[in-house]
Amino acid sequence: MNRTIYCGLVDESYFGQEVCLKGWVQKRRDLGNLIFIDLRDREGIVQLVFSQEFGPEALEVADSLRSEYVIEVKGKVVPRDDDAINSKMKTGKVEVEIHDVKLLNKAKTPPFYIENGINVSDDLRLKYRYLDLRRPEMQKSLITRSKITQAIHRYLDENKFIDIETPYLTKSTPEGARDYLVPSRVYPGHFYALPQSPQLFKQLLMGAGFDRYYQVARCFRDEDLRGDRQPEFTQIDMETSFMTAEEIQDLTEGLLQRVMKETLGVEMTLPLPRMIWNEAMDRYGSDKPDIRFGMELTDMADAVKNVDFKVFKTILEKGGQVKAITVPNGAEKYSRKDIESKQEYIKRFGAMGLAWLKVTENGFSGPIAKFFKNDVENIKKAANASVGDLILFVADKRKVVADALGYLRTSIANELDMVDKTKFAFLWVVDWPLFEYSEDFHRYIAAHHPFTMPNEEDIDLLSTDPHKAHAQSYDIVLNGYELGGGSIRIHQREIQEKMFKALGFTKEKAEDQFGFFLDALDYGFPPHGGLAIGLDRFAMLLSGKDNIREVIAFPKNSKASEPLTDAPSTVAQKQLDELHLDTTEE
RNA sequence: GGUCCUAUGGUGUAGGGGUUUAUCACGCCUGCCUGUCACGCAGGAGAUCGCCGGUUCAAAUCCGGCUAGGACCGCCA
Repeated sequence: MNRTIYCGLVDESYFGQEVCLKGWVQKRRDLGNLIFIDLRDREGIVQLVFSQEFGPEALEVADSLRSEYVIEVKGKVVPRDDDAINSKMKTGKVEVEIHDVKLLNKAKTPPFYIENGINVSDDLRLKYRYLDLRRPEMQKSLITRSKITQAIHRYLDENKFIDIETPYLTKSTPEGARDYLVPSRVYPGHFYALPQSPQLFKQLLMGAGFDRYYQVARCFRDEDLRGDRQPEFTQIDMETSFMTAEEIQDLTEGLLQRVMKETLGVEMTLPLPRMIWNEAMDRYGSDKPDIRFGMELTDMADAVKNVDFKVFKTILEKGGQVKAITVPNGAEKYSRKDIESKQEYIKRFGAMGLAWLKVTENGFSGPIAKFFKNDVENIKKAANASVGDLILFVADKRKVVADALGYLRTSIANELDMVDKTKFAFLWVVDWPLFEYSEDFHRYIAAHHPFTMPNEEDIDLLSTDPHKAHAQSYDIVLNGYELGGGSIRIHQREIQEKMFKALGFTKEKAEDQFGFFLDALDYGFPPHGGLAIGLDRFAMLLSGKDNIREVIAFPKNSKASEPLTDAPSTVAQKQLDELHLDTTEE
């Protein structure tokens, strides 16, 4: 018999009706000659009642049912007595009197409860992922993810975007992240690479005249994992021809607005705020600031430059920064010990120490307060601090100051519950530096990627002072996460060649790696630009999770392995032979 | 590549050299129970304390190594 309806959707409109339900036994409550069973499917849970009067045989079967058994039942939907209504359940006003039950499959006792908020290791959850995914919150997260992609497909289709697939087996490029390599059987010693993103292909599609392209594209990067990073992840990849950066941003805002509306019912006001990269770094110490709370960084150089405190003086003389954040009412909340543990933490960003002052009725307190006796008002004013506040100073190179104070700002805001968790704070960060210096390679590398268009007025800097150049690039930030990013691309060979040169490529190397692309630019390539949104992070944030594993059906663990299938694994010698591969022991 | 943390019945935990026959809760099994929904009641089973080695009269407990997992730095154009 066909299923009449999902368990979670049985309501008053079914009163008196005969229904057939199929699902998993959530819980059996056996009162002897009366048995209640909660039956679960993807839409929720409904209570089944078994007793002699509804079906003696069904009652007998119900006696043998256990958690996670799969059953099919037939019965009548009835209202519950007033005193039996369960207001905690969506289906709490109804129950189904069962006269017929069929056992479809038995189940072992699962290693953890199939319910929300379980407290077990991720390792165990991943090993039994098919059970983990039965849990309502996991179903909800993956359904939210599906709603997001569906809303995106609709919006981009309505806006004349064409969905085009690009290859997964492609050419390795040394720039950027480490590639996942796939050995070629046909060409000994040759390898494909899995794409880090479809970047060049989508640009070529612009060259081909498709004008608006998009793809829900899997990307692969062989780098170490984090809570918001998996070796394979999904991007909403877009590219358009003939549009300015602002036009692309507007179009993207429309997309985000649509997604927020259709998945969470949240209305979003446009346009979104835009902040230049420099300002984000200065005010928040981050290129992806969480603007749901204040506690911004303040420059303390002027206020402390005449103070006889050697640490600050030396740093300022060497051209470094002295900046601070002021923790509202932080003097009481943070003990000396708490602050010392923060100091310990920020050492990993290269900070030498963490100076602090507590603002009291009569000046400052704290180990270094004595140095600032004569500058209390100045410093309070510069830090915008009042009695009861805690001022945290970091003095160092710009990057260290930004990293350390940026971290302190967000960690303290979370500890003091200053973050409005119901908010979705989107923000564009624009005008990024084109290059950054790599300590590893001892040269400049592309901050975004080598195809990013410099600002028009900075093009000449490519040959003279590349590090001063800024880019026509933009990141979309949500609640302190980099949600996506894009740029206007270079569409003229001459500029692209200058770019490669600035990156330290020889002509031969540029030709070898990207010759096919340079050639393409010769054949009437349109101006173009685009953007990619990290779908996993987006789904994570809209599901209120703090790890993208929660919105990926079968993710890798933090060591890049998959406990369920036990990948990666060794392979047969024959396979290696076919691929002309030899392996060495560690 | 580096730093830090964790490992005890199915699950989550207590115990930090000998009062241990290893604590508690949930789960599981058996029986009883017609209005439960954290059902209740009575009883029961279930652990070579991650692995290897060392210290010691004695190690779940202390030390070292290994393995597995987690967080972070580097890395992630």
